[in-house]
Amino acid sequence: MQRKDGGARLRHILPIPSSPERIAIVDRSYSPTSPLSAAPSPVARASARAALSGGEWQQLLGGAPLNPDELSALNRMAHLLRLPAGAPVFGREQPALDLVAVLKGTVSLGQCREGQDFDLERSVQGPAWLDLSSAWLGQCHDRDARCLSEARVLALPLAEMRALLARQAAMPERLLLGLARSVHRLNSATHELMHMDAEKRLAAWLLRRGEGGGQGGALLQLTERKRDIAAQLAITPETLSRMLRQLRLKGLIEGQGYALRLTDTQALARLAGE
Amino acid sequence: MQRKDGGARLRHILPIPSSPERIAIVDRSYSPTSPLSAAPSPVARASARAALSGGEWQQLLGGAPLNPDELSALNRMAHLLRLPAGAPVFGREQPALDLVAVLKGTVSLGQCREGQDFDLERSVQGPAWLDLSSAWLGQCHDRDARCLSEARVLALPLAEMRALLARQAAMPERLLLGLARSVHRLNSATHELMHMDAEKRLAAWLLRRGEGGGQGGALLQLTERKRDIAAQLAITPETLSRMLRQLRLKGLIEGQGYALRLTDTQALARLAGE
DNA sequence: CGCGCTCTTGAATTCGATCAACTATGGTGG
DNA sequence: CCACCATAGTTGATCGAATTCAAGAGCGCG
Repeated sequence: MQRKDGGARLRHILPIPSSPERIAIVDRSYSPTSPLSAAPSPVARASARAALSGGEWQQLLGGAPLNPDELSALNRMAHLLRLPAGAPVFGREQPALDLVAVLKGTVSLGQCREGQDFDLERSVQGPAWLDLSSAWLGQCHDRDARCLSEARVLALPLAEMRALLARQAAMPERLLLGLARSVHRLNSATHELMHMDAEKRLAAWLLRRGEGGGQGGALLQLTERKRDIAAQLAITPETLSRMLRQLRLKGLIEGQGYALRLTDTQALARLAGE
Repeated sequence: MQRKDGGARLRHILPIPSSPERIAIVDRSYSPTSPLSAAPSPVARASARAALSGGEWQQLLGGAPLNPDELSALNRMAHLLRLPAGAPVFGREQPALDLVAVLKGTVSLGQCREGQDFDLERSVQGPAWLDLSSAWLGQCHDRDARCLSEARVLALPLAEMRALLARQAAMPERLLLGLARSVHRLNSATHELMHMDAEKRLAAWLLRRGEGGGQGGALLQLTERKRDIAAQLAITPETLSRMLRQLRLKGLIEGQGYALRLTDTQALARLAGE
């Protein structure tokens, strides 16, 4: 069958994370010698206090332009971390003392199951907040987080953030906005899981991913393993494979392996259900 | 079969919302003469400015005790609404100008599907925030909201809330806390939908609901229709019925109809998966 | 009384998971 | 260089969970 090998053959041509990094994800899991997993608050401990550019802060915090005092205070409190692919960021048994964000790269949230793979639930692509909520509740992070790719991760100690919050009038709203966005995203996620079948969810996912594409049909480079995509869609890799084949047969998408084109975005949107 | 009628016979004995209210939910849906559905921002418009007690505000906002200035400002801006069962609170096409909370009663979030029932997604029992996130994003409410029971609903105009937020140092954290709790709840919801089957979700739901119960086995009065419970669990009423029978046969629960007892909460917890 | 509603039960069906091949690729070590 | 192995992905066969469809019972109401 000629389709069978097409996907895999294209694989190593694409500018996606090469295999060594991926293998590292497995190799480093639950490794007792991992430099971060032993520390009580790894993010804050092993970090360097490198300054961020104003633009990076603005991307993350949004709202009104940041003033010099805010910038210097943020840079003073920030703990910046450069992590290799597969490195743990925080664990779900760990008290959340920081607001955590991803600046660059992709970090996945899920659970480490004993003996098995990492059980991915959703993934966050920088720049974006990774866990803005747990710290306020004085709880533990509710998920394990680990890098899917090399990543720059940022931690803001809650105590110091509180001080800045009181001093700078514009800061509260920036954080409220970030949390509101999280709520919005999670709302759509639960909605999709409750009311849409696997095919609809995949169609919606493809449309979200392919947004940058031109009019002739959005190009779409998959940057993660298909099994990770499947995990986010709450389906098995086998089902994802079959669904993609179905969509290909129906003429809604083209391409093989990790390079796709959405040839009929309107039909996809219709399939996803308005 | 002797089990068949047991549930329904007990029905009218229980102190649950009587049928007229329930029928009202259906009767009033999409009624063009409903007093609220026509107004552009119904919550804010048809409301009375009755003052709330300090305790009620505290329950909702949490955090440090509210000072007199905060209380008076809140009471000044608050729009209070007393709604009958079945009344719409807001629609998902409606710009969100207020932070909305339920003080008393139960309000459901979901979607009105044309011609059919209200498609319930989750329900909020007062006192709790109903939609604390949409207004910050300048978007529409992402769901339709309508009263499941008679309810007291509260709307705080965002513009005025912003002013209070700037003036009172403790207010930002109260709202951040509320949003963080929403994120937490939604996180568990997606987790359950992704990883737990119907039986597990039901067991978890029963345990959450039965918490008040004594040691001999938590008593549990269902206050909503079973089809609404099923909707929240993302299963069909038929499946819920079968699951309850299964649990009864396994000896994990007792009782029929709307009055249940969790006879083996430990086994339920085990079934729900640690 | 019939009508409309809710809940329950059974049978048939469907969607997606599981299990088991098989292919392709890359890395390792002889 | 090649054999060997691990991993990712695809495909097919089968199984199972939950939906859908259909029917019936109990209850309240006009």
